Amino acid sequence: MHHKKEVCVPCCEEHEVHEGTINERRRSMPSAETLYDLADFFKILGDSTRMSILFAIDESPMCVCDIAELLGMTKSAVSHQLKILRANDLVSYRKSGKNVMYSLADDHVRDIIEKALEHINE
Amino acid sequence: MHHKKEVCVPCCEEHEVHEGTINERRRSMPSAETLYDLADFFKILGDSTRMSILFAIDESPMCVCDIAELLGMTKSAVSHQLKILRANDLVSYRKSGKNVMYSLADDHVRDIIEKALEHINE
DNA sequence: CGAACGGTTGAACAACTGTTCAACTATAAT
DNA sequence: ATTATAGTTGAACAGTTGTTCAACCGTTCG
Repeated sequence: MHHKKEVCVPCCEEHEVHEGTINERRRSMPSAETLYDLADFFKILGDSTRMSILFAIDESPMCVCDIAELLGMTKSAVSHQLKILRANDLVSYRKSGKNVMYSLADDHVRDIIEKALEHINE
Repeated sequence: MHHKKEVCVPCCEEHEVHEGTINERRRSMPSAETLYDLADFFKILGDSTRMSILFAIDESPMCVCDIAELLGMTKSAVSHQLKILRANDLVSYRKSGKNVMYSLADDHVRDIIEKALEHINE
């Protein structure tokens, strides 16, 4: 009996058809770095606290303390999240007396959230 | 000495100005459910493996096995992520002989990723 | 000054998430 | 029918992430 004596390659590697598809994709894929950056960006939007903060300061600036009151959270928790939003340039801030006023840094973000809302309510 | 004898309210509560701002926001905020849905949607996009998969099947359908080969991952890991993408209607699939071909379910997602890419390359 | 308040920070803890591993199903080929 | 391959699944483990807590800094105001 002449079983297969071909080496058992990991997966699909012997299918020339798929082989071609894979190489084609490999060329058209974004760089690993871009993929990471993209995922990291969405990761920041992927938390309901941060999403709430973004909506809170959407229309006009708010201080940490008021955001905390609005969301029913501690100032600390809010500040931690604001730090992340700040580090990724999603919000900007400005000192005003004793308070620090936060606002949306970018109209781009508004657009993306808008589009996601459409998707959800398809 | 006549220290303050006002009760110490949690935070900012005595500032009528801020008080007004908070109530105004409270009315204009999306529902808690919407905020959760929105965050959950972005959470799915917030993983580089899933992001890679979406780009892999962007132009034409691919089987699990080839996606795994392309990304240098095990079929299992890819399948687990595809399950998540499937559960959230980001991909659709169709059996083709021994293979299961996955493709993008929605043009909406393409738009959102496109916009995010613009943001990243600001 | 010194107390009070707004805000930030780091460590610690709990909850969650992604990959691995092994077992399993189903289809295709010999 | 038997074997190999494509794919799925659940449990387990490690890594990550968000909130809490306590301590801290800087301003403001009495």
